[in-house]
Amino acid sequence: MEIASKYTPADVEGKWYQYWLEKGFFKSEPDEREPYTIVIPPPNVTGVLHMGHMLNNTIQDILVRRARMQGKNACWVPGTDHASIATEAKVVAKLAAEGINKNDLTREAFLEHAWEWTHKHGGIILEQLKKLGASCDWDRTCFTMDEKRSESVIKVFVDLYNKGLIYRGIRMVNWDPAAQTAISDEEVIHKEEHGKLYYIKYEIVAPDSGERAFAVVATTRPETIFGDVAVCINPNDPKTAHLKGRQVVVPLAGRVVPIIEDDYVDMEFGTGCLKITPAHDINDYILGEKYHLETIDIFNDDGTLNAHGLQYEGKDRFAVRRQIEKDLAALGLLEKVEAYTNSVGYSERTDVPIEPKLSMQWFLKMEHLAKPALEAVEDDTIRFYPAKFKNMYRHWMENVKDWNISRQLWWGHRIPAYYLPEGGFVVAGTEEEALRLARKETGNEALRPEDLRQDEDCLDTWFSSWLWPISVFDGINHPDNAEVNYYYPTNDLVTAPEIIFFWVARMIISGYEYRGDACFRNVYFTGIVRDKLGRKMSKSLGNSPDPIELMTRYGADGVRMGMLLTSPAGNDLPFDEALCEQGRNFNNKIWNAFRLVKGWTVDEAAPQPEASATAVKWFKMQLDRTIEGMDDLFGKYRLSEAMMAVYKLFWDEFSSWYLEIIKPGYEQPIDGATYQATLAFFDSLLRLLHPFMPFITEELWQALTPRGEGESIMVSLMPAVEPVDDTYLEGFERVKEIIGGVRTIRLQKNIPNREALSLLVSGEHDAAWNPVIAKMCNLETIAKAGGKTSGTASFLVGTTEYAIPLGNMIDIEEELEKLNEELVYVEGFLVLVMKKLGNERFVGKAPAAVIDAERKKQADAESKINSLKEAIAALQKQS
RNA sequence: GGGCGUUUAGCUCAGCUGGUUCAGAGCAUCUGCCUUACAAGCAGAGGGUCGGCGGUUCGAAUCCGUCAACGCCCACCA
Repeated sequence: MEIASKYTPADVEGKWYQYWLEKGFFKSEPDEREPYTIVIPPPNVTGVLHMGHMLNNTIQDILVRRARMQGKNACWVPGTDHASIATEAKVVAKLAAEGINKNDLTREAFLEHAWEWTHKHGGIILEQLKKLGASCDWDRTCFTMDEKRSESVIKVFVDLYNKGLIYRGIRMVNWDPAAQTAISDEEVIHKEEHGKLYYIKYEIVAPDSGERAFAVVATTRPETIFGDVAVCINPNDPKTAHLKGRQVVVPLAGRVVPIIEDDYVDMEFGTGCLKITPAHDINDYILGEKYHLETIDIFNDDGTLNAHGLQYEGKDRFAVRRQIEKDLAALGLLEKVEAYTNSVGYSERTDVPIEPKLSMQWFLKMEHLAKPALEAVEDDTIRFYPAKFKNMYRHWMENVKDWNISRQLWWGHRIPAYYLPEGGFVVAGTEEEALRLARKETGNEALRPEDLRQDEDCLDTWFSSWLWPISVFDGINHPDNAEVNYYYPTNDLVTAPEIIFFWVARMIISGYEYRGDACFRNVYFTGIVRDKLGRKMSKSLGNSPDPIELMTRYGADGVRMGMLLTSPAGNDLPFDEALCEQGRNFNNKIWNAFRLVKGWTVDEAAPQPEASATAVKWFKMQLDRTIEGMDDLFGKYRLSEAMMAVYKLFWDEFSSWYLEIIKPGYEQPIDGATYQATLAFFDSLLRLLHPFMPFITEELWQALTPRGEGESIMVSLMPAVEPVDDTYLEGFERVKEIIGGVRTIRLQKNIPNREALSLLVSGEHDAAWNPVIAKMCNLETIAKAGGKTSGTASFLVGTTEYAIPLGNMIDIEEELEKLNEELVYVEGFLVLVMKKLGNERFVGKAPAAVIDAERKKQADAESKINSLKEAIAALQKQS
């Protein structure tokens, strides 16, 4: 049989993926089996696969494939997210490159461009997921803006509005001047920034002394003085007491504003004077409300100053800041400028500093909705892996604020609110319904559709994704349909901790609101994929390898394994291509073990050698023991460890021990019994490996024995286990030590393996293992030591001494030195044990089992010392 | 400013309710091997006073206190 010595993934991956698709193995329909469901965290529709997706989807595929092989009805629902801001930004940029300004387009024309872009780039990422073997039910692919999902979103909005949970109001929001939309608190990233603190002089009106006097205000944002409506001092501050009841002039603006008093002002900070700009600072806004101050909005939506900025009108906020510094200085109104570090909020999407801005927005009341969602995680109805994220979740949920769900964008679900000609609005799922409501509300039956004006804003992207586990089964539109009743609640969610608030928490909330039940049972939080230097992988740093390219070099299975080798749940993953290399090497190892086994000729009539019979008996137990261990690890979502367990099982136990023991001599046939057992083991191993490495396992499973039409490892069942005899497994561990001891001697004495040796045993030894030991070490005989041995090299396993007669090959001095070294060590150990046993407080207080263990140590050590002394004496006799 | 977490071999991490799975695994390193499955391999070996200090205990990587470094989340004092 001719099989290449290296595995070539490219030859098999596409072939088997196609096969799985054709046979419909990924498909799921409700039936009487237990369901196992995962909904994919929908990637941005126009996104491309990055390492984070790679990790996340590999984990999901492992879970889904394993569940399928446990006989469950496994369903992994794929889909994409319309990603409102991100996609709109891309389309705007693309149009700009073509010389088209978004503002010159109608909403309809812009959406046409956006859809065109979506159709062109959408779905690329799903095709990429196929390359890594993702076993999604592609027939179920959803998009957050497809018809059913859009209908769901609108339905939920109307419902929540009718429940009184959605309201509209003017609030201070985080304004993104680049995207020109409000964003939620969660989309603001605070960064430490080295800026300046400006001390600006506000002239006091009609000072007592008659000479010019000033109140000095410290600010980091001098450009906002045009929005100043007061200066605030702390009523208890002696430093500023002389300002009480006065008025000051806002520099440059020339407006006169009052001095107000509030103990919000920190007496220690700056000058004790705080300028109040209610339109552009949340704290000022609160004070403004408290004292009924005017608000002066000085910015345009794009971050330039408006008419309130006087001569600075039309200039960008940061340009104005630099200019004002100069102008104030020229007027002698700038007392000083200090270096100052403060934190500035940036837009997550566009990475520009956000501007606090008052505007009319839609909000969802969260407090009431959050309650059942908080409880579900607290009482472990929904479990987090790792559990440490419970703390984060609790903290957010207990302090949850109303959610700003409106965005000043076009790409998204348009808010279904319709304004009436005489003011006021109605909220309805359709224009017809809106018209009906409007007529009813106004009593004006003559109202026509064109009299209503729909709200221009659209909804936050997360307002559609929070319904995902329900909406993908159309459970919002049809709450009682068979699909949602069967698949919901889903089982596992695999996602990144970064979106625990954006998405996970809100999904849990909507799950309870719309299904009265958890949306999933377990959440597995993956870490962030970082480069070797610990930096987050990102496009701008250019430190992220292209997953597709990695897969062509290492194979999808190799990369999957590389992703998993160092990714315990919740821990960051310092990615290194060497991990993929290790994955590829493992593929090759499996491949070559297969070559070996399939290369044998079989003699069904040949008797089974004793060593082989022993090996079969042992490996069956070792296999079952490992399967038990893997089950336990999967139960705890310790996937990396589960994979390591099967990795070691295959490489060490199966390849290095089992196969080496049963391997027939050169050009010798193997007996039928051992061969059949080996094929069965290989089959089991492939099945255990399949969820991790789907392609190579299918390739080899198909070739292992003849398979029927339409068979596949991916729809086979995981191997079942039988009870394991621990002492037998322990016995084999001793055998490994004995074999290791002989190998070490061969290495040290430079004795080639083809030269047969003898082994002499003194002490306890189970002869049942002898055939295995003899075969692995090329021993002619294994016998009890008679005492008249001369020139042996020896080693201890437990308290048993094993010796190999080497005649005059032995260096007695060297051997003596080695034995004496060990003697000293064991004697030292005995002293420690005796000291412990001699300690009355230990013997008096420690539990009996511990004391017994110490006694056993004592007995073993004494026995070892005797063996060593005898060996030394024997050697000395010879010299 | 508040909270959470981490610190064990060169790297990435296991070590549950204190005592033979207690100092471990994988990778990397070193030595010897082109042995007819695999040099992307085989066989061996070395390597850590378990972040520092103090305490509880007969006994501490494990429990308590404290300090330090790093990371994350929340808040946002101009």
